[in-house]
Amino acid sequence: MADTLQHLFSEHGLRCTKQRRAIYKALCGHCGHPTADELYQAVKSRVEGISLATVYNTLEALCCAGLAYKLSGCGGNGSTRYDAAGEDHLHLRCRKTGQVADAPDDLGRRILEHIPSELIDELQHRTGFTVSKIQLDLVGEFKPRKHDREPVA
Amino acid sequence: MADTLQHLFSEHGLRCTKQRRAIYKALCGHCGHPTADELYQAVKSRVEGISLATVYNTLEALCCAGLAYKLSGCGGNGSTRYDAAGEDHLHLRCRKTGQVADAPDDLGRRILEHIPSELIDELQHRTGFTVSKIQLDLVGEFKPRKHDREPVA
DNA sequence: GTACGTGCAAAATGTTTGCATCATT
DNA sequence: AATGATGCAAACATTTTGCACGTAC
Repeated sequence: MADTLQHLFSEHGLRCTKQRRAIYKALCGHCGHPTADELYQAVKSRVEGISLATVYNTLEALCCAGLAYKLSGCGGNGSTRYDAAGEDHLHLRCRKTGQVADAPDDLGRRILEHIPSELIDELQHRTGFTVSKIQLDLVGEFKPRKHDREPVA
Repeated sequence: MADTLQHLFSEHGLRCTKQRRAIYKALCGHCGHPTADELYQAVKSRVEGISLATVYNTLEALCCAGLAYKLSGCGGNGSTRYDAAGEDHLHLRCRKTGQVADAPDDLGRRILEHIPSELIDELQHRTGFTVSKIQLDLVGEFKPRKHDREPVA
């Protein structure tokens, strides 16, 4: 797989360093949506002396190359979260806690399937914007513990 | 409308101060997705002595109440952007610049209409997550100036 | 009158940058 | 050999917080 990575990186004009390999693997292997610091924690035991700045730099490079995405926003503590650029998937974002979870795969896929690609095409035509990824976030709450006073419409 | 705002705020358990009114109006009236500082600039001429901290506090309160949303992420310069919680709409997010634009209203609406609500319902059932807003972001680029080397699938 | 909001400034993040050194190509 | 990546630490920007005072309820 190191071989594949080598290839993948050079395809996108990126040098293949052990730091980048480790960061990219950690990003792909992570079950959630790690922050830069979480990736740093994950990687620093495997790559001696790696620095947080390198993690940021690498993530920036990966995002530029289209191999990763920033999710940020999220509202929680204010740190940006990253996502390996796999297939499109669907996030559940808790407005209160900033927590981000993935929707069950099958459901996410079924929902995304319903987005008509001809409308996306029309949009690309009309706006001159090239869509490379669809990111559907459902914003809401995980535990509606009490209804408080939210008739919310 | 001040009256309506009064009402709206108290519905959500928020006190109605002139600062909050001004910030909320500026947020609704803004044609893009302002940052906290942009809102501060916009209101400080109308509300004497208002402070940036109040803008942040108010935005936090509005988000908590569900009257506004954080967009952040965006990648650009790193400041969070906010969005009045109007109807769901669709953002175009440039991966390179962090720029965020709204899709043309009609297209956005048509695309969102195609998301089957029974799937959303099923998801709410299965995950215990309460969806209050659907946010669809199309990530890509505004000016595909050159194809570089992105066969991107 | 009381609880909550405000303003100010300081503190706490989170992220970026400059520069010398090192590794990949 | 040359270009680009790394590590470190300092610089930067953004966001949060503590406290005294003011204001909406």
